[in-house]
Amino acid sequence: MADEGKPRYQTIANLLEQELALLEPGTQVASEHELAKRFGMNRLTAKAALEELERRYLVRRSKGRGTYVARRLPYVVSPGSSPSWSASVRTAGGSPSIATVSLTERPASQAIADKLKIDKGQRVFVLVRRRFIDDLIAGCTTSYLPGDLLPRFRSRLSDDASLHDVLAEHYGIEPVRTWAKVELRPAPADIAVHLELRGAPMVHRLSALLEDPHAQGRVVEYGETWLRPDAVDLIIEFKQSD
Amino acid sequence: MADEGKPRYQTIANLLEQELALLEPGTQVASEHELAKRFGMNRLTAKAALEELERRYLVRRSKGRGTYVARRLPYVVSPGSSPSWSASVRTAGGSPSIATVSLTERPASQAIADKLKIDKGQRVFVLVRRRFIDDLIAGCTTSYLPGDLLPRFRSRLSDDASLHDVLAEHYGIEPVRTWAKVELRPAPADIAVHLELRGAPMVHRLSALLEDPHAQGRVVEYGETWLRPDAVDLIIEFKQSD
DNA sequence: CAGTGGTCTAGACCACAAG
DNA sequence: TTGTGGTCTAGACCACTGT
Repeated sequence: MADEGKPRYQTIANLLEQELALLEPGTQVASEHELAKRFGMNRLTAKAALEELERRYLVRRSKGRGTYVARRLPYVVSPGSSPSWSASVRTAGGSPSIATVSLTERPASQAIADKLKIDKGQRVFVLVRRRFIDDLIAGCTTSYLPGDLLPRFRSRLSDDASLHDVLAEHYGIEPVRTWAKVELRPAPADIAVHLELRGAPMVHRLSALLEDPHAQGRVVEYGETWLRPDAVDLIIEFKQSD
Repeated sequence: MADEGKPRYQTIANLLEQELALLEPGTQVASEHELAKRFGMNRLTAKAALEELERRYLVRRSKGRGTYVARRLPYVVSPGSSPSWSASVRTAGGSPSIATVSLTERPASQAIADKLKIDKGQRVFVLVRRRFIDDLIAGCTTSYLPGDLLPRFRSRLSDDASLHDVLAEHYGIEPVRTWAKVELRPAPADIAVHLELRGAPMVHRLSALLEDPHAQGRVVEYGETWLRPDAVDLIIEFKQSD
């Protein structure tokens, strides 16, 4: 392994990484105390090894619960790619779920109006949702949608529905991502809480516009999504033409 | 500050973050020992505070040297954006530099030939360079360029030259980014060494194709770049049309 | 050489989650 | 109540960097 000159905790982390590869995602990993006993070392050294695995996005840890094998699913964002979270996650082999935090209706601010190509003051739905993979929190989204496009939206959107499905079934809208911007940023305090992150680690910030190709350039949604990089392997790809 | 219930090292980190904001990038920060003395706490707690700042990309630390105020410069990647590292860094207010690690010439593998739209076995230049911001390592790139487009390339490329400048001055080529793919990945061991990273933290992996709009779709360069996320705030943006 | 961060030990108390 | 990880202390030795 060429782990000769390396620190103890790195060697242990490499060893554990091999062992982890054989386990199912979600399996509980040996605790700090167990590791310390197993390798005859101090608990802080065992902790350092587990933290190393956390930095590699191979495990997730939480206080009182333990350390578990993580799964990092690819999530591709490209012009024209399907904007559906559920579909993307399922394609990658995970089981997606969504929970609506809030749905409100309000007049558009200038900034939101610009994004949605509507007039300031027109009614917009503001939808906040949390996204899960295998029942683990993976991200959260604030969506802005033009009210006039979506009559009876509130009654048609159930708490755990895919927005994409609701748009397709009830409104015949098959939106496509026409603009996106991605950045790795320190999580704002409130987002860190939403995503169950301690401290202020880095989080993907994805802003995107969805348009319906059949609706003469109407913007269907402007969304701001925060994604945990340990849950989602965000891949952004674009071509200039075609 | 609402730092009431928070751990000591977080409170200290928040306090230091405010102090850091007043300092020039590159300034040395108080050492672990100094911090421990100043706040009457253990060195490990001081260390935890500095590591928290490192996680926030606000400082860079290295063994034997110390802890220094970091600067994270925005680096925008979008279709048609200038592919020049030097220009991008300068625009963001940093001083860019480049060091060539190696320049070799070899027949194209199938994979590289596909990218460059040439035949397998045709001669390609393979150029490995390291990129710096304010003399701090920020990334490294392996570039593949078709040999037939670049006669006398070796003598025209100096060690510290901007590839973009050489292409423009000597070959009249003004290439544009036509395809790009970005992902946050664990740094492979050799890349981690190149980028002076300890452990195996996450690194941006940017693959891109450059084409010259005046040269009938000839691919000028295929590049694979690894970027330190603490040095570069990578922003990817695309629109579907125009 | 002196100063830096990197690692490690042997303790301790705590908050949190789950049964 | 038990076990988990989170925090903190008081030491120690080491490797690396600069002078």
